[in-house]
Amino acid sequence: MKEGPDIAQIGALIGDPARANMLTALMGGKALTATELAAAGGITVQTASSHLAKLEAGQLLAQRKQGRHRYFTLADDGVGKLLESIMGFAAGRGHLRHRPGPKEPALRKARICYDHLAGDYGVRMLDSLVAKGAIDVIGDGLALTDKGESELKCIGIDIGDLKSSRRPLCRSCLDWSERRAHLAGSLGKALLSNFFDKGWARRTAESRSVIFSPEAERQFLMLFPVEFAGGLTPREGQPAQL
Amino acid sequence: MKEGPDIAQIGALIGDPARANMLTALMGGKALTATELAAAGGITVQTASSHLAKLEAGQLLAQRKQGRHRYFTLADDGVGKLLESIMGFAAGRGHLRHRPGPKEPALRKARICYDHLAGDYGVRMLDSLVAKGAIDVIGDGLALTDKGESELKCIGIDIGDLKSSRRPLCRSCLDWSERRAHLAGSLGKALLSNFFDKGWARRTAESRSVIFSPEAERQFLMLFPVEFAGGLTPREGQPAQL
DNA sequence: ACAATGCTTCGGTTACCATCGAAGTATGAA
DNA sequence: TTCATACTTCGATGGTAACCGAAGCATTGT
Repeated sequence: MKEGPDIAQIGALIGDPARANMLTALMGGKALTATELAAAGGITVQTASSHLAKLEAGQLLAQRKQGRHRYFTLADDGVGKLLESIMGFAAGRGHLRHRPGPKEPALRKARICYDHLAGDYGVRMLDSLVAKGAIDVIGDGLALTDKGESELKCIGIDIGDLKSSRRPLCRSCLDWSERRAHLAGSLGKALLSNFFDKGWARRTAESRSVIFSPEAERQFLMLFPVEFAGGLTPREGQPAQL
Repeated sequence: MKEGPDIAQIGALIGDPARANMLTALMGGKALTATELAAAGGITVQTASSHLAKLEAGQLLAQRKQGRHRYFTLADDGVGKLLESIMGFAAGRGHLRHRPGPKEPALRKARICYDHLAGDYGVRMLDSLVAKGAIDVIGDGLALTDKGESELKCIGIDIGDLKSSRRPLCRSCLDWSERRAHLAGSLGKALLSNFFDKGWARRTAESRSVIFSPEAERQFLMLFPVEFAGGLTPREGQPAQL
């Protein structure tokens, strides 16, 4: 009975609400201090410190000392990937902590999923890239086409750099709010950075939501049109499902 | 702070050792009774009953009454997929419950991963299919080629039936013992059933390991050769990594 | 009708762990 | 040096949940 990986250990690490909240906060991609994470978890710093030590021992978190601050991040993108998949799973069966809240619409519209764009905008972007033949959907995987590569170069993204990395270029990631796939992988990361660099969007202070400026929003929607146009939100036809 | 899916809930469900053991046992693909699961979890039936109720409420398990037995299975292959990914993650950071045990070699050699073949043989099969051009690796996805489709027809697997399903044909699944990918998805399932149907292999009573008969083993190794031959276990070159 | 099997419910016990106050360490600022 | 900030460690507390014995249903067999 004692064969195989110890899923209970990491399940237990994620299973505590305070720890789960802290991990979720770190899905924003930013490094956060222990004090900030305590606030995110709704607990005191002492308790947070204990939790953080456990998460670090379990190799879910990495820390970096800087002066008298201690910055925590997810240990690597394997952790982000794991949390993504659990979120997708949980959302798929309605395990939502539905405290609707005022910030939620913004979060559903566009948010950071560890290092790439998620939410309605994230899903729309992938749908559009697939529709215009920049990305092929193969099984459950995604592949950048030659056409896509040249198009992205126009936007200012050089694929060459990314290709050399060991990390996959395109990955599909199940979006918990839209229940459809959006684009992850190093390309997903590059696109989001590109939006930040161009000043199209900014991350908010303590939330994972991404705010587009009104003009940038127009440009985004033009750059990533959807075929059965007419508004953004409800779309029929399911490219790149699950 | 209260936005998004409740990952803590499902983390907590998986986080209990007894529950984790029961879920792992169900990764064997067979439906098991409450009594069998109690044994798998190392607890009494009363306790198991309580755990099973929780897992069912959390939609991780489904049950089917049959006479005075109650058969439990994973609720759907989303659950299997989730457990797979957690296992892969846990194994990747050495979170093993290393009680080596006598059955472990068999488990590492060939075992059931929910509904498809895993372990050394599973990895070898995928490697071989990729090497002979039956399956293409695209990003992190897998795609069956035309050549692969016709080859599989010779073995006795009709892809037509599988294609109509909504479930992806090929999926790559990270193998926790080999730390490499093996073939999942409906094709992975079909191949394993095929081995069972042909009498090449059988599942063991209470373990997830798969036993090949000596002659079948020879045929399997011939059917799925590896390029840098010379034995089965240590292979160089990394087709289909991660 | 009666016994046997499979499972659930109830009640009480136990053990663990999340939590916080208070005190201790480290870094930086005045 | 002294104070302030950021964080950790220690110790005590409390609540929760895992656990099992015993009893209660349900189904099957004789």
